[in-house]
Amino acid sequence: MDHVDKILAQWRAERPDLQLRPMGLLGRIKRLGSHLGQGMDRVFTAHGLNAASFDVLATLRRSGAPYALTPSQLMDWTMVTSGTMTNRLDRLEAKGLVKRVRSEQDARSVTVQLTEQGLALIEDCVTEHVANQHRLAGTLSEAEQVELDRLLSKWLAGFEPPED
Amino acid sequence: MDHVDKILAQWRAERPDLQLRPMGLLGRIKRLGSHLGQGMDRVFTAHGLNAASFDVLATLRRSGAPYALTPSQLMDWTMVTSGTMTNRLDRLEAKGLVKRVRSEQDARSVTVQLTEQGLALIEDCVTEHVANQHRLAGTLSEAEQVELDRLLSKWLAGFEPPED
DNA sequence: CCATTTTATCTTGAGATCAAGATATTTCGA
DNA sequence: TCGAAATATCTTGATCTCAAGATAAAATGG
Repeated sequence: MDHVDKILAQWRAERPDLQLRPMGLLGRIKRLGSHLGQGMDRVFTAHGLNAASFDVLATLRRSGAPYALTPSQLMDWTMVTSGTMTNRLDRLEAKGLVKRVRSEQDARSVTVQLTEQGLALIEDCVTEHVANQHRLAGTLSEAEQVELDRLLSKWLAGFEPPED
Repeated sequence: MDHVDKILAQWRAERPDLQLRPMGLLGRIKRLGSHLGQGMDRVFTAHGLNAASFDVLATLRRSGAPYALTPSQLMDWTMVTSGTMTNRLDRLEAKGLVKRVRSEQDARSVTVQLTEQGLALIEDCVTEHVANQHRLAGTLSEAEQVELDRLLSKWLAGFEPPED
């Protein structure tokens, strides 16, 4: 009898006509996402970051040396709008974690690059982040994690037609 | 090769030392939650609502007649802070969907109740919402949905010790 | 070669959220 | 009883996000 079960029990009493299985499933996804987000935030804040700024720094880091992408490329990877990305970059730049470099080939374009300090920070933070994710997933056995990932991948494929 | 797989492939190339299985799992949960949220939003906006206001109205509706709870009870169900709930209630009250009634027993306290208009709206919206959830879950077979729900429940139990 | 369209980024304005603190009321303990 | 602690709600200030539009540069095509 977890929180979602209590919600379903109320609906069952009030609206017995409703088909509630998907509601339980979606409710648990949302709630689990919330708990996992909070769990990951603890590592981010310990490094002076949040999920948004971590997301940008990590995207630059995993793109490989020289750890530089345009704002448009960052928007594609992180799925946020241009206004959001401008705001994120302004804050990261103010903290000295990234720098903007105007492109020489295209005067409209800018390259966002990790600074030395930004690289050192994300390197540490990612290592801890991955260990933290391992801990957060530890409730499930390895076999259960594999099976869960399989089902999630299948569901996700309905929203993101796999390429390649 | 979905979006999450691409991220994992980049990390594998850049940081082969990292243990990436949990990252895939957590990434898919987050991404699926985002797609499902967008899918559900379409029904909410069609009724002039958003996820936040739907959440409040639905909580009042499933609590049963007379469809009235205190702000504190609503905060417990919806897991938002007091400031957020005050803001949500202000907007719903301005739209005439709920009304605040001062308690007679406790002068600190307020009861938030669905108006006739609020009840009619949430009744329609919930019916459509459940049908929409059924559609959103339709990528998976019933057996897969049951198995997925089982794994999610187990994982969630690690964060929300089941009561009752 | 120039007008139009497209591309890349930034700006603006509004809404949602939270943490921290303010206010008013009730409860509790000496 | 009365002062302190707890409770219930609201306020404030900051951040994050998005949609829509502004700005500037590059590409296109007649």
